[in-house]
Amino acid sequence: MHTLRYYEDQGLLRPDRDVGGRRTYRPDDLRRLRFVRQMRRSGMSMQALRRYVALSDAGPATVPERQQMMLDHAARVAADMQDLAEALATTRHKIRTYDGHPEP
Amino acid sequence: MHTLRYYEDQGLLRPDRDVGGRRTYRPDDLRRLRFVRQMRRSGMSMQALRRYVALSDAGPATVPERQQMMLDHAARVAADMQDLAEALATTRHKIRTYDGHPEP
DNA sequence: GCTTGACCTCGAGCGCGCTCGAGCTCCCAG
DNA sequence: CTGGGAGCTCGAGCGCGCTCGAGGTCAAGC
Repeated sequence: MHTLRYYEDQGLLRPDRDVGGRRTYRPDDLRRLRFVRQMRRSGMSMQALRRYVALSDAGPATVPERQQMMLDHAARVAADMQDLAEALATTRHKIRTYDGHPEP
Repeated sequence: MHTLRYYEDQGLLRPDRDVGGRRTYRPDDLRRLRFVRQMRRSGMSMQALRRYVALSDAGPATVPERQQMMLDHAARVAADMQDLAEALATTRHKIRTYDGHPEP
């Protein structure tokens, strides 16, 4: 709940309000939220996400920049996956060798 | 440099000192450092890393716990890779469709 | 002997992304 | 009509992992 409000503060979401001022998350909001979460999980910064969402809200003229952002992000994610893969190999090596004591 | 000292503070490294009190990183230290960096990059917390290194320094009796830690970490890393893979798919989808404007 | 510059210690500060709590408001069940 | 519980706002606070700077020390080159 607090996080949802925080995201809204940050301009990432803009749920409607009901008569009593309470937020109502429509399917679109939920989709956007899922996207935001996914980008966050994959290491996109709030700053970048704010920019991206702002561009999205600004209309089709911003497509090229958004596309560039996605390209950049894809590259970073791919690199991160590489890192993870290597770490996984190391980790599994340690597991396999029952951890060769002296050095970690 | 500052980070190396920080890691040392945290008990992750213990380089020798020369006569003048300056740190000298031996091959073992460098190997440990590389390991630490790899674990950090793959999302292991400083806390966990401190524990792991302490166990390593405590001798072979701690192998089972270290092994368990590596198993846990491997699982988390695998899950993270899954997340990244999904995010990459989403991202590439956005790139491919030239970003279907309205919703981000 | 003297300068110079790298490295030392220690404590404070920072950027990020939430997370929390106090105090208020509003709807709705009974 | 009333009481209670969920949601609201706003500002402050937190945990993590560094990152920085001031001020001191020491070895090496001139």
